[in-house]
Amino acid sequence: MTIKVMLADDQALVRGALAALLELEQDLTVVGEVGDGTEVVDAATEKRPDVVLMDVEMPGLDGISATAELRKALPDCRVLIVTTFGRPGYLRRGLQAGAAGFVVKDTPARELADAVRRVHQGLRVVDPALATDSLIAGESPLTARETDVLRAARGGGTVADIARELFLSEGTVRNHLSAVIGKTGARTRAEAAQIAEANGWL
Amino acid sequence: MTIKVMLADDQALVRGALAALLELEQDLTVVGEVGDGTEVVDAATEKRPDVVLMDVEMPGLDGISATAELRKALPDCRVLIVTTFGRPGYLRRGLQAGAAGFVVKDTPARELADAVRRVHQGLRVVDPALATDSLIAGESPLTARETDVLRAARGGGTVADIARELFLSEGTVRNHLSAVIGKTGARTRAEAAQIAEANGWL
DNA sequence: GGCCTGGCATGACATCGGTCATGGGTGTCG
DNA sequence: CGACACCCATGACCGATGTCATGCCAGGCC
Repeated sequence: MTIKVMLADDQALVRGALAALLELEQDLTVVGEVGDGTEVVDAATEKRPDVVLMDVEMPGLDGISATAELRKALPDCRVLIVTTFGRPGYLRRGLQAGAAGFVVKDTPARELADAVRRVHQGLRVVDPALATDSLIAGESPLTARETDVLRAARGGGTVADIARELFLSEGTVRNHLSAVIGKTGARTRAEAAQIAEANGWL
Repeated sequence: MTIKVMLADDQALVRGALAALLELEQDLTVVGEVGDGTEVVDAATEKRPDVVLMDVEMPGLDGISATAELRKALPDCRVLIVTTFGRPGYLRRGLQAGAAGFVVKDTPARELADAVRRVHQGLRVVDPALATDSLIAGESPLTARETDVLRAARGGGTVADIARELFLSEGTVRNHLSAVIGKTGARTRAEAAQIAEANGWL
């Protein structure tokens, strides 16, 4: 009984390469590929994969939101998140969204097929080093609004730009940014944005 | 006559997957893999590949510098740069460093083997869309020192931090940043850093 | 109902940041 | 040599930014 796998990754070359890698295993077969988060649910509904390999960084819908959507539409379809960045927040949010496993792209290639099999069996697969990081880093200390403001601040615009973008007063934006800087332990908004990004809080 | 290929990419999973993809072709064989730019020359000297697939973003030595080193040590060994980001500056600097081809990771997987073959035949392989971008963007307008300062500014530190890091006076740092902001058409240093990064000037 | 948290706002203050003028030192090129 | 480009620095100006105090309102919780 072969396991049907679908790939969701925005880089076509990586997608094709992963397909080649998995097709080497007799018990695995790749039944579909998508390069956009919005296409995941449709393609999975049509192709009926047992496991979806999901990248986090994707155009359209990000992999975590796509995971949540997919779990709602097809609860029997398991998700293994395979991503470039081992951000603690990604792991946490991914699992909360219903992912069964979480693997970073610098794990050895030979372990991927095993991870797919484990996930298919209903087991959880999580990089141990990342799991401890996630425990240490904890959840995001930022409120929803603070996250919005910081996300908007990433672009490098001025306070006025951010205020216009979010329909807030400049003073409010400054207050939120001040709170964010305090919570992250940073000394400028840019530093705060970097810290938050490294932790997967954005 | 099979073409011997070596892979240089920091993500083990991608490396393994690309290997699987290329091994599907009868005329290609993967003779080595490295995950660090500093290992490229040593590994190539030992394995004698015909073509090296080189990622730009790597720990140790970046792919462009590694390309230059490799061309110096083994002039017969051709380099095909395969990277995530199609930054115009990467293309330009890669070709100047002696790369024979430049492919981004969202090109279709089936085209990779052909690109390797072309490069092996001594032809140049360049993504056409990227080539025009590179022409439009032109070379980096930043002086060496301005580039240093902007690179240091990326971290989000204050002017004082940057000045300390580069052993400059604060006023000088501000002047350089002001020049950078002017040249990039940005309105803050953060914006300037983003623009420069998107163009591969850092 | 009280109590707390979070979003939003205002105003005031000190500091930081970006701009400009100016000058001295280097090296290169015609 | 003179012209030019780049690096480094100083000082002054003003707008932007980060901090703080204070207030109002909505929603959740005991």
